[in-house]
Amino acid sequence: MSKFQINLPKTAFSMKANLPTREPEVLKLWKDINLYDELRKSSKENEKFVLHDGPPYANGNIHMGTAYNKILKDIIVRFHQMDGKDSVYVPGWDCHGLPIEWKIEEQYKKNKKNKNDVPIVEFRKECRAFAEKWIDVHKDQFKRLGVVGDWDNYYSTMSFDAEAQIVRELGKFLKEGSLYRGFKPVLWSTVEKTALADAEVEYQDHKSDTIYASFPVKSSNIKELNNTEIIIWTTTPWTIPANRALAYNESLDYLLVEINDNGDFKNKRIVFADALLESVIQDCKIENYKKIKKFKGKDFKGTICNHPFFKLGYDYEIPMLEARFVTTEQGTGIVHCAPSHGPDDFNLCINNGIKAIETVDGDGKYTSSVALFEGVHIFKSNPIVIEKLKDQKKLLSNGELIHSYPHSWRSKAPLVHRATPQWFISMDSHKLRSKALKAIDETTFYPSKGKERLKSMIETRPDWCVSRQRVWGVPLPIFINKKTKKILVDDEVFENIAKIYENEGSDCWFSDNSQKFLGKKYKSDDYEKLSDIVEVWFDSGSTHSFVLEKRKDLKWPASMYLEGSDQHRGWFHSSLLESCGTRDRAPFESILSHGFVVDGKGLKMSKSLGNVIAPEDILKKYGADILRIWVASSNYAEDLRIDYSILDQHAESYRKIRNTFRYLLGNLNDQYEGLELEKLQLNELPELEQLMLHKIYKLNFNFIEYFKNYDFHNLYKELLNFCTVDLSAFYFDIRKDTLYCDSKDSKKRKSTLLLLNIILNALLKWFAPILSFTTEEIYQLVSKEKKSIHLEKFVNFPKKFENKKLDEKWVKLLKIRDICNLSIEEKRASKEIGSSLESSLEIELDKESFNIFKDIDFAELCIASSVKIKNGSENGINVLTTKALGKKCPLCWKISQDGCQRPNCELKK
RNA sequence: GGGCCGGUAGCUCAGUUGGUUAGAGCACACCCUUGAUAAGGGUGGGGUCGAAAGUUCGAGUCUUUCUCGGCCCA
Repeated sequence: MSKFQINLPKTAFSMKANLPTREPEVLKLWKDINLYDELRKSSKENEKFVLHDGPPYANGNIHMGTAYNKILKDIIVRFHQMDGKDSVYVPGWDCHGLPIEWKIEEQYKKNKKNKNDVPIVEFRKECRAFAEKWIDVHKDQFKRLGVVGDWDNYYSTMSFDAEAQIVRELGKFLKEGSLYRGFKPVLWSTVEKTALADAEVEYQDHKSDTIYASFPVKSSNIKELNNTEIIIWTTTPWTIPANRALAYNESLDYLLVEINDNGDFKNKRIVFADALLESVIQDCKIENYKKIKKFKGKDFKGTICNHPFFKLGYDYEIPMLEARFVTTEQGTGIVHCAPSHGPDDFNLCINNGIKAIETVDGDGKYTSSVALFEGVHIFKSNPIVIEKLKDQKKLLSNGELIHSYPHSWRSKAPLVHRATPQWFISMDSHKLRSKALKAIDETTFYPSKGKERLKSMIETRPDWCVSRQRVWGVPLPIFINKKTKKILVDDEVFENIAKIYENEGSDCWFSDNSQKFLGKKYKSDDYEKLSDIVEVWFDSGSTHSFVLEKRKDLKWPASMYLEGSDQHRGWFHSSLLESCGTRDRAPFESILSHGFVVDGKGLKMSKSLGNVIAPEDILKKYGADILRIWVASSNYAEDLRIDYSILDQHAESYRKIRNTFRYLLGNLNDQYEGLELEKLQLNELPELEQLMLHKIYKLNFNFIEYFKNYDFHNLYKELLNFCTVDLSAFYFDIRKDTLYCDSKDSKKRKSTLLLLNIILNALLKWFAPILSFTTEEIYQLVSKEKKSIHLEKFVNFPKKFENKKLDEKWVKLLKIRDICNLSIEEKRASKEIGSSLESSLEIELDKESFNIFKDIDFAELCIASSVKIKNGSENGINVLTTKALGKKCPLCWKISQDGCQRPNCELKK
């Protein structure tokens, strides 16, 4: 028997992806062709899209969250590039700050080196080297994910340019006058005479003196409260001299109690929380008492007390303030507040117009602002306070308590909260808050709920504390006149400092003489040079100024900032404030915030739970494209779940997509032709092809909508469904007959190949931003044009592809096809037939359907050997399947009694 | 503890202004195919829509409470 002309698919595109080994080859290609430079060249004149990179901290290997963030950024950058923009991505790193200082100190500890023996400049050099090392590590890890960007010219907050510009930015706030000096409590060691960061604190048991002290009510809206005393409990009696307020919780119930025991409180009426009655009675050994009245905490509103040392020079008012942090866990349900000695106290007071002052100096001694106690060390003053309280008959009871208390990591000495001079940017003195709120309104948020989140934070936040008593950061460029105590504000000096930093970096602030920075205008002897550094959020909040504004290839404001939702409090927040303070508007046009990566059950990843997955492991097992599918298919508005079963599912989908490409390439024999879509004569194509063009048009329309809304998970889903439903199970399946069995000059076959070309082109471009590696692999196989798929643009599909009428018709047809499939399945289940080609169908249509569909080749549509259409039934559509009779054509496998109808077939009757 | 956000099939997601029997793809099961073959096709089983109460003729959708989870703050 002679060989039939049969056209089986043939392609060099393997079914097995082997991404972990293949992807590095693609990376090499991108490097060899200088993809980033080529992209810039190809879109030089185009409108810019600038996604400004939020700098990750240059410390430690990347985790899933970072990987997710970078891939999402890359997908968006690539989308805009293919959409015809000049989409520039410049990665950056955040380098200053405590965690790196901490790491270097740890190394010192290991090598038995003392930080204090090392000159600051040398220490800072080590910090810099440490950050540099991790930037290199990160760079490789990010590149491996497929992220395209200007890796050779990245930005960092520790570059000399950055440090110089940060000084200029601070200068603007100083000049304006919104940067001021205030006092704020920090954890302080009186032994080392230094502030400590949270990470330097360890908690140990400590024995504290406890007191129940009373504050006489001066005036109140509750008339029974006159001539009564409010009871507080504290474990730090030495803070009583610094008291400025009392705090209560409005949702608690309070009691007015009359004491009948002998002693200082005999016949006095005192107030504390109802829920703590038992413990107060017990602690203070009260035996005879009478409950007078019970009232709600909210009734305290407006109550003013006197200080227990009222007669000893403490003759100021002590307001009672509402605070949520007051609980009934311990004490009396009323908390004494010393704004200089506790963060809660500080915040509550500052929100009520009571500023903290310096009550204790660096050695731990009271300052002159504290009457009676000046010069006394706080750790020696508890007995004195207790004594004085007793004198004033304001001590209900005292005792001792062993509890967990903060200690210095280094000296093991107990720590205190101490108000220290700090530098703040005012939220309101120059309308920063209202400027920022306006800027938020002018920003587009994805998802939209981000707007409210940022807004509510800005509405309520206190002034921005920008100073830190640390060394690894940009020094605050502040000189204070020794005589007048005024801050030196002079643009010439700020610019001089900036110029110096541009040349040699900011290390010299710590080593060189002040005169170098002051220039000739001022004498160094007249000024005190500050040694504080600026907090790192100001660094990263200024990236827009030293990256977006300074680089010619970028633009200000950025098109988009994209980070995890925690950055509403972080980078979004600080960038907004910095920019509104200096430029009256946000440095971004839009903000996209994404959720957090959690495990498959929705729990956060942690070592103790053992549910951590490293990006590296995923790359080794699946490859970056699978990870990129995970990113594209997940909904960033919520938390992002990942585990190996989820990745397995995505790997399955990937195979489906890959095989869709493989079918296309196989039937095209890896020969891709670019087509001028506008010139296509649609009416010369079979209806099925016209329908597919319509589907492509419609999909592309949705694709654009999804992309414009950054709705990638729906976009990906629709692409995947197109591959499985419209192509694999429908068009490809039906057209196998034509592709394999028609002669090469058959018009129908040519039409099909035409469609395959169009589909391949469309799919490659649609998928390119997501499956960056795989689409490149295919592109390299078939393209004769550009160097990379990523230099291509999205396809413009002509409006004439749209054919709604045809679509409606085929929706009905596909319903009939479904009925046919059910009928075939029945016979298959009963083992009468196997393949659908063994079936012969008799389709009974109602009149209306018959008139529309009588010319449709249902045998082709249902992949059956023959179909008879009957007219007339009134009760819907009925299909009868029987086993096809006759011989099986060795070419097209159809069974018939009349022989094969194909001109190229030898099986005749 | 407080603020904000979320919980729809095993998984990733749809679900319009409250309105028939809650959908898709994947996964799974069974069958077919062996000319996309570590592929492909067909059919099917999976959901008390986190829980409870309420509003309503009617609730996945609105209200309240609870619960679980996430982020931020304390």
